[in-house]
Amino acid sequence: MPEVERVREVEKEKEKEVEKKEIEREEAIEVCPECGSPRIIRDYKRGELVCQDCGYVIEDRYIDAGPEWRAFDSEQKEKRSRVGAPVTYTIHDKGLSTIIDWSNKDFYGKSISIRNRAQLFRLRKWQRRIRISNATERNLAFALSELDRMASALGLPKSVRETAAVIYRKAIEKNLIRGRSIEGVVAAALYAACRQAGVPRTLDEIAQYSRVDRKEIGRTYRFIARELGLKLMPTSPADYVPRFCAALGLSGEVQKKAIEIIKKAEERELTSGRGPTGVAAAAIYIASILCGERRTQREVAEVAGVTEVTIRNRYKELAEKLGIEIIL
DNA sequence: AAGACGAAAGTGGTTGA
DNA sequence: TCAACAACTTTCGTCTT
Repeated sequence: MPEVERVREVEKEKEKEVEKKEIEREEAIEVCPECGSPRIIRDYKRGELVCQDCGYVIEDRYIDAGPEWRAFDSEQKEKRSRVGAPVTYTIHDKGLSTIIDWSNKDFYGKSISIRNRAQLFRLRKWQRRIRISNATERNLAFALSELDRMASALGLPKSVRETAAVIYRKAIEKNLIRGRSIEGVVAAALYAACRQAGVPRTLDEIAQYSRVDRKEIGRTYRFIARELGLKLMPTSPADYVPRFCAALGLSGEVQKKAIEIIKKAEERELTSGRGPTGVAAAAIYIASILCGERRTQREVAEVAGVTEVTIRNRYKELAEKLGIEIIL
């Protein structure tokens, strides 16, 4: 019945939840792309993600995004917590600021005397001024808010935004913005981040929510990708499949089939030189027919952002070369 | 009437001299 | 820098369901 007991209970519950989430996070790591083994370990010393079975290095610049939970004494061990929000690259000062709050209350909830209020007021004023002090910071703050706006409009996850923000910061460091519009670089960074994360958006989609046209974004993207040495493979059509299928309301079965078709096509070099969206659209079209969830060419073309003619060309090519019979 | 098909002409981007 | 070129789009008429 004492209050303290109940508080302890609640805290224990919370801790259990945290642990559960941690385990989930551990298990969420993919399988090895080389041998398919799910036994992947993190080599913290080298910062690598390594397959335990074949030794394949999946990611060589692995960064531990979790809080650093080294405990130096038993109290810390129990608490396992740190103060403040996690560091983020999507806020111009990396979210590190502690701000002086506007309520004129002190730590104990008592109101502050009139004389001290004046001082606090001045402190707040200067904090505001220092936070965004010069032109560079103002630009960065603007760029990052723009980035956030676009990412929200495109429905991109937080991880992609972080990546994009990191790319943008690198671009600034290397003085790549000079002579280019901030918006253009932001859009390009976002595009690059999407591709890196394997959730590609087309240039058209990005351009739709940006004030810069597609051509400009493409140019800027190529430029910064070259200058920053971003290793970006050409996009696989398979990366588009989940999103297009979802937009068409197709089942997982169709998705699987479509990806299967794309894999076969890639083996026979049917995808090189072709627009990935077109190939993805054709594969989905075929898969939808094979699985009895037929969508019209028009519908598929709509979500994939290509024309029906392209789908026709691609799907005839695929059907012929892969020997897939289509009964209508 | 809607969807699928194919031909023909036009467009934007890459490549090689 | 320019022409050649392949992929892709637009447009339109015809055929199928």
